[in-house]
Amino acid sequence: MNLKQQLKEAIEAAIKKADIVEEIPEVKVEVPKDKNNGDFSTNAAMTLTKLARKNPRDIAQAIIDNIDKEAASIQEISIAGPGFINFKMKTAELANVIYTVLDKKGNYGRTERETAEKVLIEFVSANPTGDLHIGHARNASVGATLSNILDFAGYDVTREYYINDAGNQINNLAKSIEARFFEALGEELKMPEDGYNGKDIKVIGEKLASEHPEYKDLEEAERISKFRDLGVEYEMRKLKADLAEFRINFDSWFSETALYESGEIDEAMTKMKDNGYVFEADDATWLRTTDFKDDKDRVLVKSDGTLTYLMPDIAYHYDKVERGFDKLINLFGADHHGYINRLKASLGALGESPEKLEIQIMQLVRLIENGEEVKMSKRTGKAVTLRDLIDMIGVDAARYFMIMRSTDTHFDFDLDLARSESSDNPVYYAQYAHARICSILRQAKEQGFEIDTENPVDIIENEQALELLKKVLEFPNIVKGAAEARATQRIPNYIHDLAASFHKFYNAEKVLGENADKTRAYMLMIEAVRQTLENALRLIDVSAPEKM
RNA sequence: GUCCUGGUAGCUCAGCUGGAUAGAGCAAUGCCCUUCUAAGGCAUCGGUCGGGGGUUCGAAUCCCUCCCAGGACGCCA
Repeated sequence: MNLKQQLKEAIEAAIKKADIVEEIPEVKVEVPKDKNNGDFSTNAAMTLTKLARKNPRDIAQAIIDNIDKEAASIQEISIAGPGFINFKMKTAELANVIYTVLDKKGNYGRTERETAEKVLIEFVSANPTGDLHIGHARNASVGATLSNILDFAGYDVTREYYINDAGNQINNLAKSIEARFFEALGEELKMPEDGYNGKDIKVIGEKLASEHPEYKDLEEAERISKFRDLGVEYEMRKLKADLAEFRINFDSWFSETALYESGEIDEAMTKMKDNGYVFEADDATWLRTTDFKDDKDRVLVKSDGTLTYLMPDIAYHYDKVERGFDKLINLFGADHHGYINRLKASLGALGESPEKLEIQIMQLVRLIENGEEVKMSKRTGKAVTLRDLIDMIGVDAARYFMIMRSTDTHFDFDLDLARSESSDNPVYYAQYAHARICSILRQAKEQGFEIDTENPVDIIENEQALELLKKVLEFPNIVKGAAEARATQRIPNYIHDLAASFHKFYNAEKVLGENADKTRAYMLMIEAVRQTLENALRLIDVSAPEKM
C-alpha cells in the first residue's frame, strides 16, 4: 500500500470523524519542497475554510485530533504557516518502498489499469524525400518517450508513422530520379524546377540506368510510377535505418497510397457530405470547418479536380477513428500549427468529437556550438541531419537532451555540453550514479555480501538515505503525472533528482562500512535505487551502464 | 491585422495543473580524494517570475490589458 494513499485516506477519515463539513472535497497530499516541513503535507484545512467557515488552523487542529496515527504510520504531526498540516512518517515505513521496488523490479513505477485507454500516437511522419533533420530528431525523441511513458502509465499505445507516398512532392521525387536516370544514360539533365538535388537521388538514377536501362523505353506514366515506388522504397529504407539507430521503433507504418486504394477517401467524403458540412463554391468543393472553431472554410477538391493535402489527411484520421482508438495524439512541427483547427474540425465533420484528437506542437531546436548556432553540417555543408547529430554526440546524449525541455519552448541544444564527459553533462551524471551503484554492489559481493530481500531495512535512518528513499517513492506518481500532462521532460528532471540524491548519500555515508547489518540494508536500498534509475532511463531509451 | 507559443538568476531551462523562504545545470569564487568511481560532494554569489491591473486566506501559475520574441495565417504539402 502506497504511503501517500494511506495518509490521504486517514486524513479524509479524520475530516469525516471531526464532522467539519458535509461533503469532503478532494484531499491533496504532497511532498513539501522544504524537507523541514516533514515528509508529506496537506492543504486540506485551508481548502476547507470556506465551506466550514472556520479558521484554517482550528480546522487543522480538529483533523489532527481525529486522525488515526497508527493506521497511517505517522510519527509526528504539526501545523505550520497559514494552516498546512505536516506529517513525519515512521522511518521504517518509508524504507518499505525498498521491498516494493525489489519485488516489482522492471515494473516498479508501472500503473496497472483495468481498462486501458487505446491511444494512437503518430509522430515523425517525415516525407520520404530526404534525410531526417534536427527537428525530426526532437519529434522522434519526444514521440518515442511519450509512447513509453503512456505505456508505462497503463495506456494501450500504438506508435505510427504516416508515409506521405502520394501527392506532388512524391511526383517530384520520381521526376528527379527520372532526370538523373536519363543523365546517367548520357542525356541532358532535365531536373524539374522544384526537384530534389540530393546526392542519393543521383545515386538511385545511376543505379537504375546501369541495372535497368530498358526503363527508358517505357511509357512515361509507367516509368514515373515505377520510379516513384522505387524512390519511396529507397528513402523509407534509409529513414527506417536512421530511426532504428536512434532507438525509435514504430508499431505501424501507414501509407497514404493505401487510402486511395481502400476507398476511404471517398468514404470520408460521403460521411462529411451526409453530415452536411460539405458545399460547392467557385468550382471547388469545400468543408465548412468554421462550424468548429476554424477561422475559414477549407477546400477539399480544387477547381481542377485534384485533391488538396487536407482530404487524404482527413481520410487518414477517419481510418484512425475506425480502428477504434480512444485518443489520437499527433506530434507536429511548429510550422504545422495552422493545421490544428482544420484537422480537429474535420473530425467533427465526420461526426466524431474533435477532442479525440490531441495535437502537440514541437517548437524549434537550435544547435549551439562555441556559443554560436550551427546551421550547416560540417560533413555535408547542408542542414544538420539526425545522422550528423548521432555522429556528433551519440544516441544517449541526443535522446536525453531532446526531451529534457518542454516541447512548447524553443530549445537551444548545447552540443559542447552534450559532448562533455563530465559532471556538466546530465546524461553522464545519471549514468554515473548507476555505474557507481553497480560498482559498490560488485565490491560488496566480493566481500561475501549477498542481496537478500529477507534482510531488515529499518536500520536505515541516515538523513540522506531517507531523502533518497522518498525520491524512489515518488517515481510512480512522476510517471503518472508525466503521462497525463504529456510532459516528457519530467522524466529527465526526475532522473537528475534521483541521481543527485544518490550522489549526496554516497558522499555522506558508506555502504561498505564497519557495520555488516547496515551494509546489508544499504545494499538493498541502493539496489532499489539502481532499479528505479534503470526503469526511468528505460523510459527515455537511454542506457544504464554498469561501468564507466 | 487575426490566431497560436513563449518571456523565471549573466546563459540554458524546471516549477508536479493555486501553496510555505521561486529551484536545477552552466558560468564565477572558495573548500573536500591514505576512505565503496572527484564523471562526485559541500559552501558562496546571483531574482521587480516582461510591465500594469484584477480574482482570494494565498498567484510565476487563473482572468483582463499592454510590451517584446518566434511561428502560423494558400484551390502548397
